[in-house]
Amino acid sequence: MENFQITLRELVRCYQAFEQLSNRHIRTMDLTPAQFDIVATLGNTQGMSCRELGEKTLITKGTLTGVLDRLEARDIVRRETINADRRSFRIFLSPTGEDLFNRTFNQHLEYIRPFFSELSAQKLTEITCALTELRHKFQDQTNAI
Amino acid sequence: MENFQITLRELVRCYQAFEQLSNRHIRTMDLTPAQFDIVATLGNTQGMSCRELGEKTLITKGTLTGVLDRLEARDIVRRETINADRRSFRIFLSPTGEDLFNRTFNQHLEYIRPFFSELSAQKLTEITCALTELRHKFQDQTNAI
DNA sequence: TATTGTTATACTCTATAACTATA
DNA sequence: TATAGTTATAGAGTATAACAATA
Repeated sequence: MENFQITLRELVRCYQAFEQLSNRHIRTMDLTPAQFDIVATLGNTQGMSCRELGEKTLITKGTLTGVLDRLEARDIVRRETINADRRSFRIFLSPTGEDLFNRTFNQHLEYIRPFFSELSAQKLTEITCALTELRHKFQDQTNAI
Repeated sequence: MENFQITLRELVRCYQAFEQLSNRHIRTMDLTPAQFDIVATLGNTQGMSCRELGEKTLITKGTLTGVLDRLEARDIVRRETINADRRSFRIFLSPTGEDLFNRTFNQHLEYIRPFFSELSAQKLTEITCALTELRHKFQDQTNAI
């Protein structure tokens, strides 16, 4: 097996191991992974358009409408028309949504933290740099067919 | 922001960047990501039980039945009763499935390869080791709440 | 003409729990 | 009693394309 395959497989296995424990925790907070992604992305911001939210979460616009509808029905996010462009909305967290963000996001980090506890600061930096470098490759459009 | 958060965010961003381009390609092969995962897991094996397949792909048994049903309907996988334990099946690729595996898996690797082309063997090894170490942390059950 | 977001369609995945058959 | 896998249920995400309103 070639080197890049081994790296790729390890990326997938590592992420999926994380995803499994992360999603299990997210479910206990009565959110789906996609919903948590939206709430986490909107947290500590002034809100953003659907287009921007879709770019950050990698959720396509058709799907996004449905996810936002369900969050709006629970008064977690709100849509507000903006004057600058009447095709667009500002999507932002309601007070309930901000509460949820503050509780769940920190709770989620505390849930995750122990898994990192034995890694030194230097090791963390190493891993981070490696991942950043790899991500830049994935996002380099000149590689895309 | 703490060190581990930065590393975590970079893991998520890196994987999602990969997942996006990977899934886009998988769709062009008329497979869903879950189906590709099954086919890739069964490729180059003698087949395995649902339990084992579920453990490897992280698909829960109820979901797995449906995914396998759809693959079996297209004659990509087959179920075969085994004598040793009549509750269980051997799930394996049909000849069509093996063809599909040989075509799509290699095709998928060729699609992915260019994204890694500028990373040296040493750099790949570094990234791989970092990811392995992190995965072991995630899989260390003593951290789980 | 291009862009923003919604609607419509059809399907797939998802978790969960109850169930059957076997061990 | 425990395990392997199916069935049933209800909901959520997914891609895609057509659409309306606006730029």
